[in-house]
Amino acid sequence: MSKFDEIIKRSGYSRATVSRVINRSPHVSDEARRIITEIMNELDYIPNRNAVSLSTGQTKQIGIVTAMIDELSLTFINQFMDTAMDYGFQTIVYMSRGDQQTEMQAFEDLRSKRVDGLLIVTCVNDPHELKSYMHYGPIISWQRMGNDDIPSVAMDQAQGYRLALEHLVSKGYIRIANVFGRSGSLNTHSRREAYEKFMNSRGLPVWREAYQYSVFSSSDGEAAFRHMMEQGERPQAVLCSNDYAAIGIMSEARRQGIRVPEQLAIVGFDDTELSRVLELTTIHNPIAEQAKQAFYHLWRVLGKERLELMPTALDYRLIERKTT
Amino acid sequence: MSKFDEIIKRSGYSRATVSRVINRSPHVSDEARRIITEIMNELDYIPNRNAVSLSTGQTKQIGIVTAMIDELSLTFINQFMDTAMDYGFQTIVYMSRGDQQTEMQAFEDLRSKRVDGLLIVTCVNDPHELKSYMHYGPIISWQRMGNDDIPSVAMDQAQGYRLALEHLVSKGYIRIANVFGRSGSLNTHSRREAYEKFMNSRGLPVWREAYQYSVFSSSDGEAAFRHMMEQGERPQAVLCSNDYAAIGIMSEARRQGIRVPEQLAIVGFDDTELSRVLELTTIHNPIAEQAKQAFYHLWRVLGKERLELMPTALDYRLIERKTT
DNA sequence: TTGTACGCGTTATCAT
DNA sequence: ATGATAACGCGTACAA
Repeated sequence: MSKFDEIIKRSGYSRATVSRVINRSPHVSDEARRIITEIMNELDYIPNRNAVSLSTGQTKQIGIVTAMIDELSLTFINQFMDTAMDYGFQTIVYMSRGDQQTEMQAFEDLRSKRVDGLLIVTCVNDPHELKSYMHYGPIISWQRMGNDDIPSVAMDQAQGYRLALEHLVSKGYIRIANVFGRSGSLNTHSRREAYEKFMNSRGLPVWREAYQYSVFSSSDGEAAFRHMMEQGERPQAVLCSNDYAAIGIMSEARRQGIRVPEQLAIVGFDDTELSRVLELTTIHNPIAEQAKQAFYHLWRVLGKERLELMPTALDYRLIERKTT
Repeated sequence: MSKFDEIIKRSGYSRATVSRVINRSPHVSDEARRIITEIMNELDYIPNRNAVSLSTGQTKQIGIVTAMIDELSLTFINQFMDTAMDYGFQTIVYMSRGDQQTEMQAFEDLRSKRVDGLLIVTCVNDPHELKSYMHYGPIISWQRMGNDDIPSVAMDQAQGYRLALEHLVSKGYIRIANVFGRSGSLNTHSRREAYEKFMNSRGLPVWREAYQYSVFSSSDGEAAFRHMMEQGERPQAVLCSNDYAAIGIMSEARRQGIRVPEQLAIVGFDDTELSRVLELTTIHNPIAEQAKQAFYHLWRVLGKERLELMPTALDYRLIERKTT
């Protein structure tokens, strides 16, 4: 006999009334509540979540899919967790470590009703394959994925990029080297386009030869800068796709005796903790706000509210520090 | 009607036979298997895990409790995940971010049968309170917790510490400064004791004035070294409780123009990736092996096999590089 | 406010 | 090899 039945038996009340007490329904007499609560405590009772989930069809649990947890994704994840908790949802992390099969576990768990919804922070499986899983429950992604089959809270990074360009040009930096991330990514495409359009609109030369790709970490940044130095024509400024790359460039430049910002301006992206410490000019990326929106998206869908992709009212912001 | 029932209806077979096919029981005719499998595919069927768990009383899921995920814990977690997967167990991460209530979620999930067992990587709740949760399922910890109420796969760090001391003294370094982590921790106690006993056994002076505590990160290491320099008598060697601290000390020493290892020897602890890159002499910590043992512990208990704390046959190893 | 009766989706124990 | 039937632990219309 389960503890639940034991409570029913000892209290003399029915299954429904016991259930009401457990779920804090107001339609219970004080006496019933008192008696049943007491027995619950005696028995060290706690509901079996599998049974609850089976019965209600909900787990109140949201899975977070990510390959790794670094500083940037952590900002996002933390805010998401807090928001989810505010709404009574648990979060569990599916850390794939870049392994496709491990990652699929999360999606299969959505399918088999282990989680109510999924937040994709990083994803290594093909978005097109994943698309079909949206059928089993709401999925939201941080970054845009492929053909937008899966909705995301991503913002167009071109907006932030233009801010940086505006800033650099207004300060007189014309020969700007662009340092990108993944060469085929939507963000890179968007940034590159923003740069070219901007330069054209100002009648300034577009410096395609200086494009560099796959610069993610600070050591990538160091290598990238060394590469620049070997190319003859030096940039007046470097615009990076993330703060780490910028930090690598900054330290390598200084190591080579180049003064920042007098001889070289550097602009990062994201406004991470580290950029603050190292006084790097950067673009503030409203990550926390995006995380909130990500949860709201899932929540609305779970609540069966009709929902179109919400209007993103978030903005990038230039943070001027000591590298420009 | 559930898909399960739909399969029963369409195939004409019974509930039991369908279940057998799902669970790959050999006691099914080929024909039955073929027919039922086909219908399962048509229906895009997948078992509801809540129902399965409710029925079997097992989730085949293990929770990993941790405050944060850094390089060191990641080594441990990765190996644990791989091992668990080999044995057919899923793992999910409960990232508490240092919040007690958030962390309790994991323990309550053990209690409410959401996970079969728990691995504690980092823990912010009182071990004494947590002890009672062992009643609901197996719990294993990486580090030792309090009075060993909760079993752990931790090794006595004194063993590794002695290795380092032996090495330093054999190289002629006598005036050794000890840099510890949390002052009240079992590890710190064990290290300090190892140091004092070792020095006494060699008839060498014990240098208590040079003890430093709460040195965790590389910036802590920098500060610690600056502090040493202000104290007059300089150490010949510094022995650290982790590689990061050692790296901080190394960089600060070099910044001050002190040559390593000629004027100052430095030994780290853990043998992290970074220590390899920076050529730091350190103690290899068999973390991956500990992770395996952690899983085996849970697995044996879950399998109802009788189990005493397994004999730890793991060993520390000195890795000599360029800082001694 | 309380109780009855059924459903949630699956496994497991018997028989046959 | 297959099939009834009973768990598993709980929520919830609906009725009282």
